[in-house]
Amino acid sequence: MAEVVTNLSRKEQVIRMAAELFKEKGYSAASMRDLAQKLGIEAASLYSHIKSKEEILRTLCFDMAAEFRTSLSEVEKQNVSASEKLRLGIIGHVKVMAKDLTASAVFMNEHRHLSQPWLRDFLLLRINYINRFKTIIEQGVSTGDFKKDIDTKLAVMTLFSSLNWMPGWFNPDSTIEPEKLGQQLADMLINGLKQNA
Amino acid sequence: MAEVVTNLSRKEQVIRMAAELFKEKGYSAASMRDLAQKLGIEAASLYSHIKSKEEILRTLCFDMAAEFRTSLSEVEKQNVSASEKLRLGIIGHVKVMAKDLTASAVFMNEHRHLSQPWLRDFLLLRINYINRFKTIIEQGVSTGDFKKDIDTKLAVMTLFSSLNWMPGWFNPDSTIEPEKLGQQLADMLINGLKQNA
DNA sequence: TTCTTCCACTAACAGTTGTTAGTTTTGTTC
DNA sequence: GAACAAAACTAACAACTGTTAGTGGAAGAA
Repeated sequence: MAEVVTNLSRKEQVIRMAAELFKEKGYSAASMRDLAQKLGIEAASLYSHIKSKEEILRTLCFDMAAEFRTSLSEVEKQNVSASEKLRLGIIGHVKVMAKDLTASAVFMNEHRHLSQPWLRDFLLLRINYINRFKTIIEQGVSTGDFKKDIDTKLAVMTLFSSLNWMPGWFNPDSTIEPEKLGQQLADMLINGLKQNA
Repeated sequence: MAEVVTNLSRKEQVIRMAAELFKEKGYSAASMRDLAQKLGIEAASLYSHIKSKEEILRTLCFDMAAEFRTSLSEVEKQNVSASEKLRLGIIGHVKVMAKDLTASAVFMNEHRHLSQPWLRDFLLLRINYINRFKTIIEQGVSTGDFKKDIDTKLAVMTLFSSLNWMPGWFNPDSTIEPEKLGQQLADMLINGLKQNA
């Protein structure tokens, strides 16, 4: 029991440091010797905790993906209007990101370095997530919540672009809470879509 | 004369291929041997045309930066309202990107691999460009063109995030013209800001 | 004590990296 | 045909890459 916890804790420490390194230098430019140095150990010692460099990337990417998925599922359950659903979805997304900005940055910028078949799996998860947001927007259009002449693909891509670069410029020491930030972001984006804003 | 043209043309061919490779695999993961193979030559032969791998990245990044700068300067000259200026600025930005989507992608995602002092110079150019957009938004706020309670930093970051991921998903074979796309994007973003939309 | 688990070590591997030096081929101009 | 520049070549370099094998110490449980 206790051993397992300790093990996980050390392994997670490695993964967390790796996330920082991957975010800073990018996955390819970050070497295992760099990572080891950050932890004060030798490169070979890392392999007591992880199987490979890519395993770290996989863990980071798929763990984040799972969190986003869970968050969106919660929102979809709610019985509210499309614009409200979109608002909640955005806030949820921001909150998940804010919980681990470093992992979020890696999730977004480094996932392409996954090899097959994980890359394919990852992209499928991603397209599914995006499509569920797209569906919300389309529902909003059909119920008259949003403008009729909206290009939903453009809208959803704009939405995700805005969301996804957040880890790059959001200051974690900032006084603004993620909830509030998500709120503001949602306001800004949705009021650009709403019919009678 | 003719020699110079041929030289430039071959060098530009190398740089163009490098841009494609950097976009696909990322700067660090792209090797000079990969690049050489794409051109059907040996890796060492590349050095007849370029000084170093990083020189290629520098060329790509700073050439794009210059184009963005020029485009924005044109817009700033115009004597129009802030919202119109913003609209023109966005369209200009999209048009510059559309002229070379590959170089744009490299400009945005790979610039961090520049070494000092070029990295510093690049970031200064970038912050300057962003601040000029921010100024336009602030002007719009003070003239009543935009809502008073806007967080201008958030607004400008959202704007750039949306713009900057475009090369990632925009299809160059698409029927939609860059002008039109810029127009739509501007509409979507600005109407989220405008007071009486 | 003895056993076990965790976590680090040293040494080394085969392959890849950007780049250089020096040479040869190719095509054009006088 | 001689001269020239552009653009390719071969061979090699030192450094760095992710990773494996085998070892040993430390801590806690039996």
